[in-house]
Amino acid sequence: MKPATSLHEGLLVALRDFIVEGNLADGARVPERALCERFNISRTPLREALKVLAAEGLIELLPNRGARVRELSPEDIRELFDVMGGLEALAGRLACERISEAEFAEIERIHHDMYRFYLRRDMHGYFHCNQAIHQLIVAAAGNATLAATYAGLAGRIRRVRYSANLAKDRDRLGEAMREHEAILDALRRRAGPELSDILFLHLRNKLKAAQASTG
Amino acid sequence: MKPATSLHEGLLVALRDFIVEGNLADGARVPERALCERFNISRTPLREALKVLAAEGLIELLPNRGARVRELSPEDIRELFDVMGGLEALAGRLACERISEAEFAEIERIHHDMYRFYLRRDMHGYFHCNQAIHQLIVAAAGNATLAATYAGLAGRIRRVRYSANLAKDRDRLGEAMREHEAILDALRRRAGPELSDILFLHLRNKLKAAQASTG
DNA sequence: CTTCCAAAAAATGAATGCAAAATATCAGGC
DNA sequence: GCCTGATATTTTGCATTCATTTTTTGGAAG
Repeated sequence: MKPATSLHEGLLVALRDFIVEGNLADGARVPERALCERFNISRTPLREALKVLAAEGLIELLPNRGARVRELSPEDIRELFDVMGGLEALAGRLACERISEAEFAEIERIHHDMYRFYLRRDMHGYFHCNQAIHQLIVAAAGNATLAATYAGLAGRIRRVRYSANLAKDRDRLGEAMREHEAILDALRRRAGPELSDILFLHLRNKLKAAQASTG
Repeated sequence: MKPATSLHEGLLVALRDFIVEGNLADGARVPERALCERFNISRTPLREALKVLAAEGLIELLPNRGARVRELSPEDIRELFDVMGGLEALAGRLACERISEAEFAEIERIHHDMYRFYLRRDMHGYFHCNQAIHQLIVAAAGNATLAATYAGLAGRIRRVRYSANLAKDRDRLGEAMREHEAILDALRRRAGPELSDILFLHLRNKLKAAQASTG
């Protein structure tokens, strides 16, 4: 795809991953000097990258007091889920307008895989398929701006780990499977507005389950 | 509100406005040196600001070839309208859940103002009210993440001027008024999913009108 | 022992300097 | 007259440096 442009670009990706993967504690200072040594660069490109990450909402920059890993309050998480729900709702609507049979077949195939993982209680496989389906719907929308916006929000929330807790809730898992059935059905019928609704509520329920399990 | 923290923050706002207001031609190089003199700063903070603006999608950074004002293709504009439509749809849904009577009354008041401007064919007043209503719906959603995301996309598209062309289309204006009536009605009834739909289609129609008048 | 204040140390924000890459300029050949 | 290629200029990207602010440390007073 991209020929790995500049040092800056690579650094930005590396630094983003470094933070998203949780190498820094929530609310912790982002040590410029240590990161400079870690990535073998000087402070100038590092600080440029930090400014970008701050714009993305991953960290926050306090004047004269450096960067901190942004802590996500329950309210922040609620907001993020709703916005992602809105974007997925949009993705579903757009997907209904333009998805190809091949793309739909691919989603359906993964859905069936997911169902098998669900029956076997293979959580790793289940979540992998789940994520893949949502990703494919966004991709099927054929809107790069949407995909980029969605990816940005997804990156912010990736620091928070729900999987372990969510996986324990068997009721929620069954409910989620039924919701996914409905998603597939609406997509099959190319029922845009309906799918839009289902997807938003699906995200709402996901949030509710996460809230119930974590606090 | 904010006490204008660092030089960087102020510069970022100034530079963003400078570009959004169209001081640089579409696709034009962003001259670092000239801007340094323009804002009386050195290249370091300017380059940091450029990185952020690139992350926001307002400019694009070509490796070793500097920054260029990002040109919006018709496809880009279509994408932006759809995503903003999706976000407004979300805003409408959330607004139905939590809007106060006072907030609704304010929107209704501006709606009536807009209707008067419409009757008088006062385009400036009409567009001002129109923008205010959409802004208030987003605000009434009570979701800062949504508001920030929406503002980011709105900034990208602000460079493109449709108003002049749109204003000439009297049919579209009447149609838009009717759509706004429907928006108010759905909001009054707190009919979230319905409002969601209306808002998305409203944006779609806006795009269609813009496309019809410009190309 | 705790609290408060001052000085030292470290970190941040911005400017300058320098090597590499890109663009522009110009001479020579067709 | 126009195209090609080498050189000069400009510009970009990053490192280094400097001033300012913050944080830490040490010690004295209560």
